[in-house]
Amino acid sequence: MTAPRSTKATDAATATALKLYVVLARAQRAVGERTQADLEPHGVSSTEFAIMEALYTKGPLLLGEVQRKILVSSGGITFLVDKLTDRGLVERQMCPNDRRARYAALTRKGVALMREIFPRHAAAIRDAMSGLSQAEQKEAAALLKRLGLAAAAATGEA
Amino acid sequence: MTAPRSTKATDAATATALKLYVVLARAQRAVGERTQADLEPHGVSSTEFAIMEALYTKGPLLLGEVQRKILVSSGGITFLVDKLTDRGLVERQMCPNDRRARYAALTRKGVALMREIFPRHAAAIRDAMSGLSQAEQKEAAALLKRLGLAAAAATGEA
DNA sequence: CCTTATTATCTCAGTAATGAGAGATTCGAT
DNA sequence: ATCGAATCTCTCATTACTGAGATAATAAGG
Repeated sequence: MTAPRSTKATDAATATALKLYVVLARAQRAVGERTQADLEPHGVSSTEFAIMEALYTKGPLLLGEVQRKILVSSGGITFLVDKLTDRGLVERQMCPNDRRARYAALTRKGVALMREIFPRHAAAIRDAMSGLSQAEQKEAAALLKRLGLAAAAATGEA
Repeated sequence: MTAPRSTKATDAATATALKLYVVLARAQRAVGERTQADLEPHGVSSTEFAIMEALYTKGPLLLGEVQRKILVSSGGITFLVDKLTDRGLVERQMCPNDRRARYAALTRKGVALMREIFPRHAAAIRDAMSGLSQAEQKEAAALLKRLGLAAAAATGEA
Protein backbone atom coordinates (compact mmCIF):
# COMPACT_ATOMS: atom_id res chain seq x y z
CA MET A 1 0.00 0.00 0.00
CA THR A 2 2.71 2.45 1.01
CA ALA A 3 4.91 3.58 -1.86
CA PRO A 4 8.45 2.19 -1.71
CA ARG A 5 10.90 4.72 -0.36
CA SER A 6 13.69 3.70 -2.70
CA THR A 7 14.13 1.70 -5.84
CA LYS A 8 16.52 -0.72 -4.17
CA ALA A 9 14.84 -4.10 -3.68
CA THR A 10 15.40 -4.18 0.07
CA ASP A 11 16.04 -0.78 1.55
CA ALA A 12 16.89 -0.18 5.18
CA ALA A 13 13.30 0.03 6.41
CA THR A 14 12.43 -3.21 4.65
CA ALA A 15 15.50 -4.96 6.01
CA THR A 16 14.58 -3.92 9.54
CA ALA A 17 11.02 -5.15 9.09
CA LEU A 18 12.17 -8.49 7.66
CA LYS A 19 14.48 -9.02 10.59
CA LEU A 20 11.67 -8.30 13.03
CA TYR A 21 9.43 -10.68 11.08
CA VAL A 22 11.92 -13.50 11.48
CA VAL A 23 12.73 -12.99 15.15
CA LEU A 24 9.04 -12.59 15.94
CA ALA A 25 8.27 -15.95 14.39
CA ARG A 26 11.23 -17.64 16.06
CA ALA A 27 10.56 -16.18 19.48
CA GLN A 28 6.96 -17.28 19.41
CA ARG A 29 7.92 -20.74 18.30
CA ALA A 30 10.58 -21.11 20.97
CA VAL A 31 8.27 -19.90 23.70
CA GLY A 32 5.44 -22.03 22.34
CA GLU A 33 7.56 -25.15 22.39
CA ARG A 34 8.45 -24.65 26.01
CA THR A 35 4.96 -23.93 27.18
CA GLN A 36 3.56 -26.83 25.17
CA ALA A 37 6.09 -29.14 26.73
CA ASP A 38 4.73 -28.13 30.10
CA LEU A 39 1.17 -29.05 29.16
CA GLU A 40 1.97 -32.26 27.34
CA PRO A 41 2.19 -34.52 30.43
CA HIS A 42 -1.39 -33.52 31.20
CA GLY A 43 -2.56 -34.43 27.71
CA VAL A 44 -3.75 -30.90 26.99
CA SER A 45 -2.78 -28.87 23.93
CA SER A 46 -2.16 -25.11 24.05
CA THR A 47 -5.43 -24.45 22.27
CA GLU A 48 -7.36 -26.70 24.61
CA PHE A 49 -5.73 -24.98 27.56
CA ALA A 50 -6.70 -21.59 26.16
CA ILE A 51 -10.35 -22.67 26.02
CA MET A 52 -10.33 -24.09 29.52
CA GLU A 53 -8.54 -21.05 30.86
CA ALA A 54 -11.19 -18.76 29.41
CA LEU A 55 -13.94 -20.83 31.02
CA TYR A 56 -11.99 -21.10 34.26
CA THR A 57 -11.51 -17.37 34.67
CA LYS A 58 -14.78 -16.15 33.14
CA GLY A 59 -17.25 -18.91 33.77
CA PRO A 60 -19.51 -20.39 31.05
CA LEU A 61 -19.20 -18.68 27.66
CA LEU A 62 -21.08 -19.02 24.42
CA LEU A 63 -19.19 -21.04 21.84
CA GLY A 64 -18.92 -17.96 19.67
CA GLU A 65 -17.39 -15.98 22.50
CA VAL A 66 -14.76 -18.62 23.09
CA GLN A 67 -14.14 -18.81 19.36
CA ARG A 68 -13.40 -15.10 19.06
CA LYS A 69 -11.28 -15.18 22.18
CA ILE A 70 -8.97 -17.97 21.10
CA LEU A 71 -9.10 -17.13 17.41
CA VAL A 72 -10.17 -20.35 15.73
CA SER A 73 -12.71 -20.99 13.00
CA SER A 74 -16.31 -21.93 13.65
CA GLY A 75 -15.58 -25.53 12.71
CA GLY A 76 -12.54 -25.46 14.94
CA ILE A 77 -14.41 -24.49 18.09
CA THR A 78 -16.97 -27.26 17.53
CA PHE A 79 -14.16 -29.76 17.05
CA LEU A 80 -12.23 -28.61 20.12
CA VAL A 81 -15.23 -28.48 22.44
CA ASP A 82 -16.26 -31.94 21.20
CA LYS A 83 -12.86 -33.29 22.15
CA LEU A 84 -12.91 -31.69 25.60
CA THR A 85 -16.47 -32.95 26.10
CA ASP A 86 -15.44 -36.49 25.20
CA ARG A 87 -12.81 -36.29 27.91
CA GLY A 88 -15.34 -35.05 30.42
CA LEU A 89 -13.61 -31.71 31.00
CA VAL A 90 -16.18 -29.43 29.37
CA GLU A 91 -19.91 -29.65 28.73
CA ARG A 92 -22.38 -27.81 26.56
CA GLN A 93 -25.33 -26.08 28.17
CA MET A 94 -28.47 -24.66 26.63
CA CYS A 95 -28.77 -20.90 26.37
CA PRO A 96 -32.17 -19.86 27.71
CA ASN A 97 -32.43 -16.68 25.62
CA ASP A 98 -31.29 -18.04 22.30
CA ARG A 99 -31.96 -21.56 21.18
CA ARG A 100 -29.33 -21.42 18.45
CA ALA A 101 -26.57 -20.81 20.95
CA ARG A 102 -24.78 -23.12 23.39
CA TYR A 103 -22.69 -22.37 26.42
CA ALA A 104 -19.45 -24.17 27.02
CA ALA A 105 -18.70 -24.70 30.70
CA LEU A 106 -16.07 -26.58 32.67
CA THR A 107 -17.30 -29.73 34.39
CA ARG A 108 -16.27 -30.48 37.93
CA LYS A 109 -13.47 -32.57 36.50
CA GLY A 110 -12.42 -29.69 34.27
CA VAL A 111 -12.29 -27.30 37.18
CA ALA A 112 -10.22 -29.78 39.16
CA LEU A 113 -7.76 -30.14 36.29
CA MET A 114 -7.41 -26.39 35.91
CA ARG A 115 -6.83 -25.96 39.61
CA GLU A 116 -4.01 -28.42 39.28
CA ILE A 117 -2.31 -27.19 36.12
CA PHE A 118 -3.09 -23.48 35.87
CA PRO A 119 -0.57 -22.19 38.43
CA ARG A 120 2.08 -24.57 37.15
CA HIS A 121 1.49 -23.48 33.57
CA ALA A 122 1.58 -19.79 34.46
CA ALA A 123 4.94 -20.46 36.09
CA ALA A 124 6.13 -22.28 32.97
CA ILE A 125 5.26 -19.24 30.87
CA ARG A 126 7.06 -17.02 33.35
CA ASP A 127 10.13 -19.23 33.05
CA ALA A 128 9.90 -19.29 29.26
CA MET A 129 10.02 -15.50 29.30
CA SER A 130 12.81 -15.24 31.84
CA GLY A 131 15.41 -14.47 29.18
CA LEU A 132 14.20 -10.90 29.56
CA SER A 133 14.00 -8.90 32.76
CA GLN A 134 10.56 -7.91 33.90
CA ALA A 135 11.12 -4.34 32.72
CA GLU A 136 12.18 -5.62 29.31
CA GLN A 137 9.15 -7.87 29.16
CA LYS A 138 6.92 -4.89 29.77
CA GLU A 139 8.68 -2.94 27.09
CA ALA A 140 8.43 -5.81 24.62
CA ALA A 141 4.76 -6.27 25.45
CA ALA A 142 4.04 -2.57 24.87
CA LEU A 143 5.78 -2.64 21.50
CA LEU A 144 4.11 -5.87 20.42
CA LYS A 145 0.73 -4.64 21.49
CA ARG A 146 1.04 -1.60 19.27
CA LEU A 147 2.42 -3.70 16.45
CA GLY A 148 -0.41 -6.19 16.71
CA LEU A 149 -3.14 -3.60 16.90
CA ALA A 150 -1.79 -1.64 13.95
CA ALA A 151 -1.42 -4.77 11.82
CA ALA A 152 -4.89 -6.04 12.73
CA ALA A 153 -6.48 -2.67 12.03
CA ALA A 154 -4.84 -2.49 8.62
CA THR A 155 -6.08 -5.98 7.74
CA GLY A 156 -9.60 -5.06 8.72
CA GLU A 157 -9.77 -1.82 6.77
CA ALA A 158 -8.33 -3.08 3.47
CA MET B 1 12.53 -24.95 37.07
CA THR B 2 12.83 -21.64 38.88
CA ALA B 3 11.29 -21.61 42.34
CA PRO B 4 8.24 -19.39 42.64
CA ARG B 5 9.05 -16.03 44.15
CA SER B 6 5.84 -15.85 46.13
CA THR B 7 3.06 -18.10 47.22
CA LYS B 8 0.42 -16.10 45.40
CA ALA B 9 -0.80 -17.98 42.34
CA THR B 10 -0.03 -15.17 39.90
CA ASP B 11 2.52 -12.75 41.22
CA ALA B 12 3.69 -9.65 39.38
CA ALA B 13 6.42 -11.40 37.41
CA THR B 14 3.98 -14.05 36.25
CA ALA B 15 1.37 -11.49 35.29
CA THR B 16 3.93 -9.62 33.20
CA ALA B 17 5.01 -12.82 31.48
CA LEU B 18 1.43 -13.86 30.75
CA LYS B 19 0.71 -10.49 29.22
CA LEU B 20 3.76 -10.76 26.99
CA TYR B 21 2.71 -14.29 26.04
CA VAL B 22 -0.67 -13.05 24.86
CA VAL B 23 0.50 -10.00 22.92
CA LEU B 24 3.29 -12.04 21.33
CA ALA B 25 0.78 -14.54 20.01
CA ARG B 26 -1.63 -11.86 18.84
CA ALA B 27 1.03 -9.74 17.16
CA GLN B 28 2.37 -12.70 15.25
CA ARG B 29 -1.09 -13.71 14.15
CA ALA B 30 -2.01 -10.20 13.03
CA VAL B 31 1.22 -9.80 11.09
CA GLY B 32 0.92 -13.32 9.71
CA GLU B 33 -2.58 -12.68 8.44
CA ARG B 34 -1.49 -9.59 6.57
CA THR B 35 1.56 -11.15 4.99
CA GLN B 36 -0.39 -14.28 4.05
CA ALA B 37 -3.04 -12.15 2.41
CA ASP B 38 -0.31 -10.69 0.26
CA LEU B 39 0.88 -14.10 -0.94
CA GLU B 40 -2.54 -15.63 -1.44
CA PRO B 41 -3.21 -14.18 -4.93
CA HIS B 42 -0.05 -15.93 -6.09
CA GLY B 43 -1.19 -19.27 -4.68
CA VAL B 44 1.80 -19.52 -2.37
CA SER B 45 1.61 -20.18 1.37
CA SER B 46 3.95 -18.55 3.89
CA THR B 47 5.78 -21.81 4.39
CA GLU B 48 6.18 -22.34 0.68
CA PHE B 49 7.42 -18.80 0.31
CA ALA B 50 9.93 -19.38 3.10
CA ILE B 51 11.36 -22.37 1.23
CA MET B 52 11.55 -20.55 -2.07
CA GLU B 53 13.07 -17.50 -0.45
CA ALA B 54 15.81 -19.62 1.10
CA LEU B 55 16.58 -21.17 -2.28
CA TYR B 56 16.33 -17.80 -4.01
CA THR B 57 18.82 -16.07 -1.76
CA LYS B 58 21.17 -18.98 -1.05
CA GLY B 59 20.95 -21.17 -4.11
CA PRO B 60 20.33 -24.94 -3.97
CA LEU B 61 20.20 -26.36 -0.45
CA LEU B 62 20.00 -29.88 0.92
CA LEU B 63 16.50 -30.78 2.06
CA GLY B 64 17.76 -31.04 5.63
CA GLU B 65 19.22 -27.56 5.47
CA VAL B 66 15.93 -26.13 4.30
CA GLN B 67 14.12 -28.13 6.95
CA ARG B 68 16.19 -26.67 9.77
CA LYS B 69 15.90 -23.20 8.32
CA ILE B 70 12.13 -23.12 8.08
CA LEU B 71 11.53 -25.33 11.11
CA VAL B 72 9.32 -28.12 9.83
CA SER B 73 9.47 -31.86 10.44
CA SER B 74 11.27 -34.27 8.13
CA GLY B 75 7.96 -35.44 6.73
CA GLY B 76 6.91 -31.86 6.27
CA ILE B 77 9.83 -30.86 4.10
CA THR B 78 9.26 -33.86 1.83
CA PHE B 79 5.59 -32.95 1.54
CA LEU B 80 6.28 -29.29 0.84
CA VAL B 81 9.02 -29.86 -1.71
CA ASP B 82 6.77 -32.43 -3.41
CA LYS B 83 4.05 -29.83 -3.75
CA LEU B 84 6.39 -27.19 -5.11
CA THR B 85 7.86 -29.76 -7.49
CA ASP B 86 4.40 -30.68 -8.78
CA ARG B 87 3.85 -27.02 -9.58
CA GLY B 88 7.16 -26.83 -11.40
CA LEU B 89 8.66 -24.24 -9.07
CA VAL B 90 11.31 -26.41 -7.40
CA GLU B 91 13.22 -29.51 -8.40
CA ARG B 92 15.30 -32.08 -6.59
CA GLN B 93 18.91 -32.60 -7.61
CA MET B 94 21.33 -35.38 -6.73
CA CYS B 95 24.08 -34.60 -4.26
CA PRO B 96 27.39 -35.82 -5.70
CA ASN B 97 29.08 -36.39 -2.33
CA ASP B 98 26.27 -38.10 -0.50
CA ARG B 99 23.82 -40.37 -2.23
CA ARG B 100 21.34 -40.21 0.64
CA ALA B 101 20.92 -36.48 0.25
CA ARG B 102 19.02 -34.36 -2.27
CA TYR B 103 19.31 -30.73 -3.14
CA ALA B 104 16.23 -28.61 -3.55
CA ALA B 105 16.66 -25.89 -6.18
CA LEU B 106 14.40 -23.36 -7.83
CA THR B 107 13.50 -24.09 -11.41
CA ARG B 108 13.57 -21.32 -13.99
CA LYS B 109 9.86 -20.89 -13.36
CA GLY B 110 10.49 -20.72 -9.62
CA VAL B 111 13.12 -18.04 -10.07
CA ALA B 112 10.78 -16.05 -12.30
CA LEU B 113 8.01 -16.25 -9.68
CA MET B 114 10.33 -15.11 -6.93
CA ARG B 115 11.59 -12.22 -8.99
CA GLU B 116 8.00 -11.18 -9.34
CA ILE B 117 6.73 -11.61 -5.79
CA PHE B 118 9.77 -11.22 -3.55
CA PRO B 119 10.05 -7.41 -3.60
CA ARG B 120 6.32 -7.03 -3.29
CA HIS B 121 6.20 -9.41 -0.34
CA ALA B 122 9.10 -7.72 1.41
CA ALA B 123 7.19 -4.47 1.06
CA ALA B 124 4.06 -6.12 2.47
CA ILE B 125 6.03 -7.21 5.52
CA ARG B 126 7.43 -3.70 5.85
CA ASP B 127 3.89 -2.32 5.76
CA ALA B 128 2.64 -4.91 8.25
CA MET B 129 5.33 -3.72 10.66
CA SER B 130 4.75 -0.03 10.06
CA GLY B 131 2.80 0.38 13.29
CA LEU B 132 6.24 0.77 14.87
CA SER B 133 8.92 3.23 13.85
CA GLN B 134 12.10 1.78 12.48
CA ALA B 135 13.91 2.44 15.75
CA GLU B 136 11.15 0.68 17.66
CA GLN B 137 11.28 -2.23 15.27
CA LYS B 138 15.00 -2.59 15.94
CA GLU B 139 14.39 -2.47 19.65
CA ALA B 140 11.60 -5.04 19.44
CA ALA B 141 13.76 -7.26 17.28
CA ALA B 142 16.64 -7.10 19.76
CA LEU B 143 14.36 -8.00 22.66
CA LEU B 144 12.66 -10.82 20.78
CA LYS B 145 15.95 -12.21 19.63
CA ARG B 146 17.16 -12.51 23.20
CA LEU B 147 13.82 -13.91 24.29
CA GLY B 148 13.81 -16.51 21.54
CA LEU B 149 17.39 -17.58 22.08
CA ALA B 150 16.93 -17.92 25.83
CA ALA B 151 13.72 -19.90 25.46
CA ALA B 152 15.21 -22.19 22.80
CA ALA B 153 18.34 -22.80 24.86
CA ALA B 154 16.27 -23.73 27.90
CA THR B 155 14.21 -26.19 25.84
CA GLY B 156 17.33 -27.83 24.51
CA GLU B 157 19.05 -28.24 27.84
CA ALA B 158 16.15 -29.73 29.79
C1' DC C 1 37.20 -55.06 6.23
C1' DC C 2 33.21 -55.43 9.58
C1' DT C 3 30.07 -53.66 12.82
C1' DT C 4 27.68 -50.16 14.91
C1' DA C 5 26.03 -45.66 15.15
C1' DT C 6 24.61 -41.72 12.76
C1' DT C 7 22.59 -39.12 9.16
C1' DA C 8 19.34 -38.05 5.15
C1' DT C 9 15.19 -38.69 3.05
C1' DC C 10 10.78 -40.84 2.42
C1' DT C 11 6.34 -43.33 3.74
C1' DC C 12 2.28 -43.56 6.15
C1' DA C 13 -1.18 -43.07 9.50
C1' DG C 14 -3.06 -39.82 12.23
C1' DT C 15 -4.16 -34.91 13.99
C1' DA C 16 -5.65 -30.23 14.34
C1' DA C 17 -7.24 -27.48 12.21
C1' DT C 18 -9.82 -24.37 7.94
C1' DG C 19 -13.64 -22.74 5.32
C1' DA C 20 -17.78 -23.31 2.68
C1' DG C 21 -22.25 -24.30 3.29
C1' DA C 22 -26.58 -26.18 5.83
C1' DG C 23 -30.12 -25.76 9.48
C1' DA C 24 -32.23 -23.58 12.95
C1' DT C 25 -33.39 -19.49 15.16
C1' DT C 26 -33.71 -14.62 16.00
C1' DC C 27 -34.02 -9.80 14.71
C1' DG C 28 -35.74 -5.79 12.09
C1' DA C 29 -38.56 -3.44 9.09
C1' DT C 30 -42.47 -3.09 7.44
C1' DA D 1 -47.75 -11.25 11.28
C1' DT D 2 -44.36 -11.95 7.73
C1' DC D 3 -40.40 -11.69 4.92
C1' DG D 4 -35.57 -11.32 4.52
C1' DA D 5 -31.21 -10.65 6.49
C1' DA D 6 -28.25 -11.80 10.12
C1' DT D 7 -26.51 -14.92 13.65
C1' DC D 8 -25.09 -19.31 15.97
C1' DT D 9 -23.67 -23.84 15.70
C1' DC D 10 -22.66 -27.97 13.25
C1' DT D 11 -21.23 -31.01 9.13
C1' DC D 12 -18.07 -32.37 5.89
C1' DA D 13 -14.41 -32.35 2.64
C1' DT D 14 -9.94 -30.82 2.46
C1' DT D 15 -5.39 -29.09 4.00
C1' DA D 16 -1.03 -28.86 6.13
C1' DC D 17 1.18 -30.57 8.68
C1' DT D 18 3.57 -34.11 12.82
C1' DG D 19 6.02 -38.06 14.42
C1' DA D 20 7.26 -42.84 14.22
C1' DG D 21 9.40 -45.95 11.63
C1' DA D 22 11.53 -47.76 7.08
C1' DT D 23 15.27 -47.55 3.85
C1' DA D 24 19.54 -46.40 2.30
C1' DA D 25 24.06 -44.48 2.61
C1' DT D 26 27.94 -42.76 5.18
C1' DA D 27 31.24 -42.46 9.10
C1' DA D 28 34.02 -44.14 12.89
C1' DG D 29 36.39 -47.59 15.56
C1' DG D 30 38.41 -51.67 16.11
